[in-house]
Amino acid sequence: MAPSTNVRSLLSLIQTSASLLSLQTLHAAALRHHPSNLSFTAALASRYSLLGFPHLSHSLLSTLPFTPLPPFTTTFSFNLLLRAYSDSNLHDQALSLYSHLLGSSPGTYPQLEPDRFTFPPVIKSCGYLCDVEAGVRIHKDAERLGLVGDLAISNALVFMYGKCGEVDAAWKVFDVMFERNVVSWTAMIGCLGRNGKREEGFQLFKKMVEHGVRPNRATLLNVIPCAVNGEEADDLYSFVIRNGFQFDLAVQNALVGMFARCRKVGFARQMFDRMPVKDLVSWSSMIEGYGQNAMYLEALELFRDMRMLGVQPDSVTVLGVIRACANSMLSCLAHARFIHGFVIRNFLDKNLVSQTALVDLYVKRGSLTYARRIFDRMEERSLVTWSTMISGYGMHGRGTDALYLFETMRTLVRPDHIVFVSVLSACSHAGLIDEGWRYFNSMTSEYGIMPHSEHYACMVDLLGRAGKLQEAKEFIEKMPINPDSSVWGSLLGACRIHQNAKLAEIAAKELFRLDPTNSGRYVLLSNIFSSLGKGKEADKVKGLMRRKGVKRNDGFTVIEVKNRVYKFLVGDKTKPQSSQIYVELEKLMDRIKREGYVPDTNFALHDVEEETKERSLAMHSEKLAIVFGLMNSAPGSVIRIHKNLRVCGDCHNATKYISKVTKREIVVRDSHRFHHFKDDQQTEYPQGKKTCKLALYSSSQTDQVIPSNHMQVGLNKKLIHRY
DNA sequence: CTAGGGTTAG
Repeated sequence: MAPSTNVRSLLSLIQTSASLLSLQTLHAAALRHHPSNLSFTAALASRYSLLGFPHLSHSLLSTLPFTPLPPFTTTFSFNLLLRAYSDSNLHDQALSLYSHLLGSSPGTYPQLEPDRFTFPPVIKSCGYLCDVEAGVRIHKDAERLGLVGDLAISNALVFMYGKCGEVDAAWKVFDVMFERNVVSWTAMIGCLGRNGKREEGFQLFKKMVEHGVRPNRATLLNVIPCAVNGEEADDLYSFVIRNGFQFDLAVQNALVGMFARCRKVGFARQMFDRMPVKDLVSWSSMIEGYGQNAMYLEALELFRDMRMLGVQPDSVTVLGVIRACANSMLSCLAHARFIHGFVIRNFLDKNLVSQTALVDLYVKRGSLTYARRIFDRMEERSLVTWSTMISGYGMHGRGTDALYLFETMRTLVRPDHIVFVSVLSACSHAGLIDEGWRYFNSMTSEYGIMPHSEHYACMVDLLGRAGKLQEAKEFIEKMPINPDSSVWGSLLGACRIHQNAKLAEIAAKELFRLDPTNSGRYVLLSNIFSSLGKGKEADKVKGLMRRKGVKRNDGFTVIEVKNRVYKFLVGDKTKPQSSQIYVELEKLMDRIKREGYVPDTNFALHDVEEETKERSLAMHSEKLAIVFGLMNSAPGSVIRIHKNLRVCGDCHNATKYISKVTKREIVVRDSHRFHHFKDDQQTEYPQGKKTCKLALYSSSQTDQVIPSNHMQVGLNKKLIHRY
């Protein structure tokens, strides 16, 4: 018999074959010389999968009779088949096959003993299924057989625990490993990166290099997502180049994501543009990268470019697009509906993640009605879904609806700590103090969830808004964990509402230490001082801000009128109708003053005369946008504006009166929530029958440049030209 | 015969 037809050597040829053609040749040889040998079927299936032909592997495996089980004669052939299932992503089958040998149905193969080769594939399958219970059970099986010291088994365990989010369990295995190779380190780094412990992952990578272990492609793919700042990104990038991994598509995709995450979007885009071959992950990563950097228009434009090239998006791609649309300042409800339609037409709305993202989209675009409709039609809901809908009600000031939904939820599933953030923030938006306390206390007493900083921040906000500043401060002092900037930020915000400079200073001192680059807090403190007539102190804060190089965020408001988006700055005079706007504004201010509106000059600049203050208040971007909207929209239609920062207190009050005297519903979205004004009561967004044409935008920094057919493929010749 | 991979809603 020629060496290549001997069982042993033919098997090893199969396992090392590098091309489909050579594998098929070996497949034929196996069939001729060893028909119906199970080992060959299994080895061939594994190899087909690993070479990227899972369908061939699946059809081969489907020829096997699974019940009654294939007639194994040796553990060896059993292991091969187990691995074939695992390699082919047929993890359920792998687990079920294993359970016939050990576990749930022992004794099916009494003559077979599992060995060290049995465990790695089946443990890996538990990881892919995120089935930690099965993983732990099989871990114990391996322990019982005295196999846990085995390198490959330990590596598989680290991987499995990492996939299941059990970081501590992974560490426990990793720490006691008798010997480690590059796979062990890589699995542990991947575990940390996947579970939000990026710094630790990066540190472990450095430690690995110090230990003289040479990283490979898989290591890079795991450590690149760990980089969080420009320095780490540059380090890894030069490492990639030095080791020649820069031509690998997966590595390139990871790098695009990394540079975007590390605030080097321009670099990410350069990298993306230079990629000779792009796959869906490349497009998704770049779109998502723009989203992470609040460059939503760029994200939407890139999506359009992608479609123009005929690339068909998947659910991950549209997720980035949905998010960009949800968060963009220059996007509207019509736009959301267009994207929703796109998702449906392309059958991408079938999965839980997409549906939840759509709920979030409608909440953020102002329509609780649409959001709730999708929510109600969902067949399954995750904790994220519940939390999105609950905080959606909260954002719109509908605290009671939020709590009602939560009560429904808790009869069905066990809430997690993030759902409680949604519940508590809904209480704070609606001023439901007693309920807030009750839910806050129930976290520990009923659910055993330790409150995090965000929960404390909600409670401080709730107490602070109600004017219970002292109580809020004592609450912070009694916290069993260190308060973070969100907690002190809530207190500072409350100090602004209730004009308390003493507590504000205490809060600000902590804030400037914990989060020195957040410009809003400096502005807040300085405003508190100046509205109390403490000009000197206010100037000191401004000086501090300058010294630290913190840039103030300019406030602006956008409004959509007839498919164009207009952006207003304070005292904006750049609009074609600007002079009319100011005339109308003055008339309107007089009108609402007769109704009882009193300008609150607390919110004006403070080193000027009362009358000047009043005039500067009237020039706030919110008011300009509303007047512009009133001038350019049909009577009775809803005015919607969107401000990048929190809406100013005087504008909030003025809007109430404007809504009343003009009998117009006004919806204000700011950086935190929605404010609904209708007659002077808060209302829900009504379900409009009005259809507006789709508007998409140019990323022009100015305003009013919004071709309405932007999204439609083929209409923008300039962009086609680029390719 | 063992092994590792990128994008994913609050």
